[in-house]
Amino acid sequence: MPNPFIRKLERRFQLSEADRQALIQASTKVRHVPAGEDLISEGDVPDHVFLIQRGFACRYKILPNGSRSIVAYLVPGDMCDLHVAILGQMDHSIGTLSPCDVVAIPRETVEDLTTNFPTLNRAFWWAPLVDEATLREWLVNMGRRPADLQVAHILCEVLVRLQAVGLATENSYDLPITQVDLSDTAGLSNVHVNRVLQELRGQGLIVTKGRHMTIPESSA
Amino acid sequence: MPNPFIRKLERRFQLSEADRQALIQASTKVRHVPAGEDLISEGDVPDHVFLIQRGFACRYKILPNGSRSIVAYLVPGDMCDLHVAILGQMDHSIGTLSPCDVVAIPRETVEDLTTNFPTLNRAFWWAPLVDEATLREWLVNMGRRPADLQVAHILCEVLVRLQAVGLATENSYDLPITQVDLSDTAGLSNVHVNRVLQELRGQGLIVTKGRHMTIPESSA
DNA sequence: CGAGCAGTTGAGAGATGTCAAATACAGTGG
DNA sequence: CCACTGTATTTGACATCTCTCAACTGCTCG
Repeated sequence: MPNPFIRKLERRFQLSEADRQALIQASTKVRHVPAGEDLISEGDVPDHVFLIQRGFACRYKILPNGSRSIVAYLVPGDMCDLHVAILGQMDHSIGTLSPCDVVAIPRETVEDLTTNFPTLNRAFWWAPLVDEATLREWLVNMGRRPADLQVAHILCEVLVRLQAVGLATENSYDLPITQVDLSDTAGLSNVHVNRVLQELRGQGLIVTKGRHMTIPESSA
Repeated sequence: MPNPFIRKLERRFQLSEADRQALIQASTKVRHVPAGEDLISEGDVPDHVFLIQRGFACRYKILPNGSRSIVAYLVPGDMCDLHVAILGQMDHSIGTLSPCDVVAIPRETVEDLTTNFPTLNRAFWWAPLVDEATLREWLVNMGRRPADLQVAHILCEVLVRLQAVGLATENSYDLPITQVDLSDTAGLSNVHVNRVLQELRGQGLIVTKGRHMTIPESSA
């Protein structure tokens, strides 16, 4: 399977063979990380960027009262902290939600890529802008939609994002996260998320078989 | 009063006199905009960036059911859409919440500034990263805090941001927006926001006199 | 003075949270 | 292969937060 990051970029940018080779060379050192581990913690000043190759990770914050708020998903092909250097330290943590394969690319390598490969440079600036747009969408979702639509929206977004890297069929994918993760994402209680999922299942809007999620209507 | 944008940047970057002059020259053409007008609409491909000099504006989206979700405030010194060009079209609208003084800087001017003034270039990439961090903070706020803390958080954030541009005292500022605006920000009903504000007033956490907001504890 | 918008109040409905327990499931060691 | 353990999911009952609707007040501006 091709590198999901390359696959994602190629949907939008015309990569040269040299671009591709440079990216592949930069992502040779894959690390396995079990679920529930932090890749980066709030306050860190990371000296490399992470590229998710397999599995789900997330950006999150822990509140004083102990509850967790997930503010973004990182799925295969997503890169994190490209530009933290400009901001200083991390304002949030990044942790795995499922077992992940992760590539850590040293900062110098990133700088090398942005300097010598103009298309990659553009791509590296583009990605966080997409992240930001997603963040806005989540904010709308959380603020102004009832729980059922909100959860449905998240599930659909994941479908589209996984399709972009070839990890979903036309209407289904593997969702390797728990209902608790989902509830920390939606800002709902896990109990309520459970009931919403049952409701969605009851309406035939989603079909789940273990960790496999199917969204029949999505093809319509 | 100095340009609030310059003031904001100088808190973090060492601007040369040339930097300052370039910014001032770029911001001569001020436009007055009444409250409730769109500066940019969703779907636009703007050919200039806006710089807010006075007043409050916001990024927002309208949902199919007609409700509005405010996903960011733009206060004096804030710049919008620096990098939309990379993303394509706007995924949201920008509108005024109060009467505003706005500077529209043509894209070529921006490119000129980023090319010829390295410090400004860095600053222009820094600003949207701060916006993104704020967005994450809002998401946490909305997802995992009860209504009273949520509203309090918003009010405190505005204090800090206005202080950064010299538009607030140590614990007070003018808040030129309505309770409806606040509720579209917090994802609450206007009625509930009203009650929360009364509650905060009752506890002495905020003191309002017309549009003037004082947060006594903030000095503590 | 009147119109219109912002703010306020009350009552009742509905959505979501909390708590506590029961069930299903997956991985582990015997 | 099976019991065992810990986690994930599900269920029920109840509390509470927040919303909706509708009316009323007060302020600002023409």
